[in-house]
Amino acid sequence: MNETRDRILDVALDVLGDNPDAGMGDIATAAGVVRRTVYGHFPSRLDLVRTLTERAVAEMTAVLTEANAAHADADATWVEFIARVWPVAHRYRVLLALRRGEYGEAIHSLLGPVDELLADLVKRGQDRDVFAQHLPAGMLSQLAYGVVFAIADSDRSTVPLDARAATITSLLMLGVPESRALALVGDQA
Amino acid sequence: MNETRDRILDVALDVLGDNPDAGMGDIATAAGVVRRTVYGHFPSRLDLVRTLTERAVAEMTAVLTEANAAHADADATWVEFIARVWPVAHRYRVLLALRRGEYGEAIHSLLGPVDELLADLVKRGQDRDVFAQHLPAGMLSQLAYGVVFAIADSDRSTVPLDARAATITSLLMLGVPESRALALVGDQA
DNA sequence: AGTAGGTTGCACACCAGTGTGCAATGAGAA
DNA sequence: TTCTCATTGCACACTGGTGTGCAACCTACT
Repeated sequence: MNETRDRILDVALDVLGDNPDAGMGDIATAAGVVRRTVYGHFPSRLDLVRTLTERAVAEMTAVLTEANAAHADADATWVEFIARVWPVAHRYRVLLALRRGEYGEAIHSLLGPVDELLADLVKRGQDRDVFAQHLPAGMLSQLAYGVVFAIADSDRSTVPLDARAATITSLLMLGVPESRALALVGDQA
Repeated sequence: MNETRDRILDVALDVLGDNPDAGMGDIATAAGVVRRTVYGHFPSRLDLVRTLTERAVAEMTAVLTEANAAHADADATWVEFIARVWPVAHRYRVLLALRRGEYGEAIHSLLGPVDELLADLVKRGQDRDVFAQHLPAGMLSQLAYGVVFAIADSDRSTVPLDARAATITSLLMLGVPESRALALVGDQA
């Protein structure tokens, strides 16, 4: 019975990923269902987006706490995190675009916990001089994983290749020296 | 006679900067004019956006060629460029948001020349081992100045402070070592 | 006074998307 | 077979934005 609902959610992620401005009709059609049916499961577009966001938050916090538990050094943890979060970021790339505009506030509030975890990680790295301190932890973490999302977003074909590039780039902007960054990603390639 | 037109353009930059989804009506009101008048100067919303973009391109290419002419090293040129382009990026921050969505294609095509200049600069840096080579020049340049715009965008009050942070961050992700980056921005602070 | 041009204030047509109501259908479970 | 429930196919109301047409207006300049 949840079968249709799940399919709608999956397809919505796809469709919105290609075009964040796609309407309920487009999503319905792509899911092989009528628009009215979508409204049967999600009373409003906002409900759909919110559900999608909740999914993303759940997956990302899971990944993030996992990565946090495993390692000691902040930079290694970051690498671990990006590696695991990459497919997720790619799937939910739509949220990057949707964060601005109508649903921005709703999404932002749901993403709050993730942002905090991320900021904590960066802060930890800054405190131990693993990460640079030219920006406050909150902003730096936003930019760093914003870049990861941006690369995941720009990538519409070559998935596995650019995860490495995304990791390196984010490490660099966190202030990790290039040599160290290369060593870190080389470790687990 | 162009007075009204110019005011509309200036105000549009403001209004759209705050809310990229603002309508012609909002812009008109903010400019102290009636919606109909705006359509008198710009037959369509696209015309308005295009004009705005053309302005931005003109200013940015001017700044970029200036910076290119002045220095020899790619990283120093980059610093020079960011310093000069910062106020411009802040003014035209709306284009970052508008680049996705309806007018994306139009904006992107107009921005082409700027992208090329930027990519050339990064390429030059990569060829001389000043910049990292983990990403192709085209993409790296996009990300680096994307970050600058992102910081300019997130900044809604403290203007002069974060230009420095933006420069450092972009240098880092270009692969410039932190010590060198700090020296470069220290030079001209 | 007369004229030209930018501006105004409507009204209008139009479009795309959202969300709702309701009866009909169809397939699977009791 | 009968009951149930998701799905369907319309029709509908509503919203918010775009772009146009046109007469009136006001101001500056001649």
